[in-house]
Amino acid sequence: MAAKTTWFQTTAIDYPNSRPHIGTAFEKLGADVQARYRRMEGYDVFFLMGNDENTVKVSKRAAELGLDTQAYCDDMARQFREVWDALDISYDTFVQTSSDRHKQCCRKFIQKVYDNGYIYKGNHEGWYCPDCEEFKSDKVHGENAGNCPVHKKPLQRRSEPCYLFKLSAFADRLLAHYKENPDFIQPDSRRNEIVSLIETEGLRDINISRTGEAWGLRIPFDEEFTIYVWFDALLTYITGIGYGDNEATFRKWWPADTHFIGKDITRFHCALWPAMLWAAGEEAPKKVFGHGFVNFDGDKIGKSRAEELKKKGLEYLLEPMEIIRKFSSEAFRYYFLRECPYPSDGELSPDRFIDVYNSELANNLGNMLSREMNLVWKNYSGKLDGTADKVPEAVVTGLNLAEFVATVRGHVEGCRYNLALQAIVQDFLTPTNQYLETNAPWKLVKTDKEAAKKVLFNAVQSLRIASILLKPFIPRSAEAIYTSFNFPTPWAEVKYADATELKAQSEDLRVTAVITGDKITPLFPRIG
RNA sequence: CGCGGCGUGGAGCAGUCCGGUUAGCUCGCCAGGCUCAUAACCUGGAGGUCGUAGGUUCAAAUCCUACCGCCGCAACCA
Repeated sequence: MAAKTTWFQTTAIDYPNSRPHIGTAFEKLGADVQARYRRMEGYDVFFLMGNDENTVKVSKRAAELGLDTQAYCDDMARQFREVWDALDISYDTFVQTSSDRHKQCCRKFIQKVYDNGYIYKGNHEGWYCPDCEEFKSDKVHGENAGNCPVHKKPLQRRSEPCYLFKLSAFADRLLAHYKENPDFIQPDSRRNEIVSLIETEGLRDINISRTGEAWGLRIPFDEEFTIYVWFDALLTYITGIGYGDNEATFRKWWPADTHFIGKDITRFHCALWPAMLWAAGEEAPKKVFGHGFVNFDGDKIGKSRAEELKKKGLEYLLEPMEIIRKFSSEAFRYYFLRECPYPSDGELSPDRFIDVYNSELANNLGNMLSREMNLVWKNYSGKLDGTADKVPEAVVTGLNLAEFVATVRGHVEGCRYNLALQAIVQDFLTPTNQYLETNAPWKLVKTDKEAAKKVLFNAVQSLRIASILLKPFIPRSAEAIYTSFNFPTPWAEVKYADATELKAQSEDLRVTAVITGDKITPLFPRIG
């Protein structure tokens, strides 16, 4: 048997100086849908996530709390994973950059780049604040009349030895790479941004070392220095699959199929990262996808808005776990995937959240399951005798199932999740409700029980198809729907291809869901 | 002239790349139908000069130009 096609994807790794928020959750969700979809389609998937811990901010935060930095990082990693698990993010590995393994592997990479001649010693000159113990940008210097915005003291011009990475040497190769691989940066708007940035501003060599830090990763050839966080963070993507200590697994997965990242860090992933890899003699990743942000009232949701949200009684919006608890992880997933376009920005609105949930999950999908199951249950004791080996008829007239599935598939692969869900609801579920209305099996059953049975047999297929298509989006609910009937293919094995045609099954169609009492418990109870 | 995005009925969006059916969808509102279902479902209706002004064209929300307004980013904020 031929080896399965591999699919290696990552999300950005997060700073654990505060708990995960809606924005970081949004990123993981979009990546999760892709991972789940690829697994369904038979790919051998490896999904990497992690935390970016080797930064001064993290050690400062730990110090503020009076904690050992490592202990702090480990606890934050636990908290992050708790949220990702609650959201059913199906990652395969979670890298902590403070781990010894990651550091050792990084050092090998850095040494290699150094040996290849792409790292050299120089001087870094800039505006330094002794109290912050860090350099400030020219912009900050200019905007604050030469003072530190935090300490309100004059910034000092300072020059210190440092190591620089020859990023400038890769400008032409990067531009050529973008041109030859139009899909390397997605969506297109992000690519245009990077191309024009490099074409107009060019690339400068960057300082990749820091001095005087106790926390961080030592540069292998000069232990006095620690490495610039980005140079270490990006390496997670390869140390997590064995770079430096497991050549076989590294070769199996690299190059990455997609790095999912926020649009703000596109340049690091599209310019610095490929250059680093090339400098070490490795291939660039196949694709970088810069997703959009989630806003609230037009602005990003951050700590800075905590007070404002608290006044409105909406502080729970800052905490993904609270939203999950208040509603459910499936509702959380559905809202962001349906309402916020992954490639561009979206909006989080509590009212809209309830709106989307009620109209699409409760009233449409959930209610359809209830009514169909109930009709089969009450009128046919849960079993449609004689339907074995019968091919169901199409319910949605004018819809070519194969084309429809191809459309949804295209949206999923292009990360246009909102459009995929829109198509499923509008072009498939709503017409199924119309079909039921037109054929009124609840009325027909009184005059022609066989004809009504046929209508139900056909209509139930819509639940099968919809649940398959929805599997990457709302895995738990989709499974609940699918396993409510005795559809032949085991849930774990269904593929999008199974949704492309109406086929006969060897057994009579019957309800397999456990029904207690005489009322079916709603899958998505209305909220609000 | 730093880069980029947005402006479509009360609200939120799709459509714009590759101009062309009565400008589509969700919510809300009004009227009706149905009653199997989660007060759900279905049908119909009111409501839009598609930011403004020009231009190209037989035809423009869609292409071109200018302008107005809003918003992000600018090298450790997803």
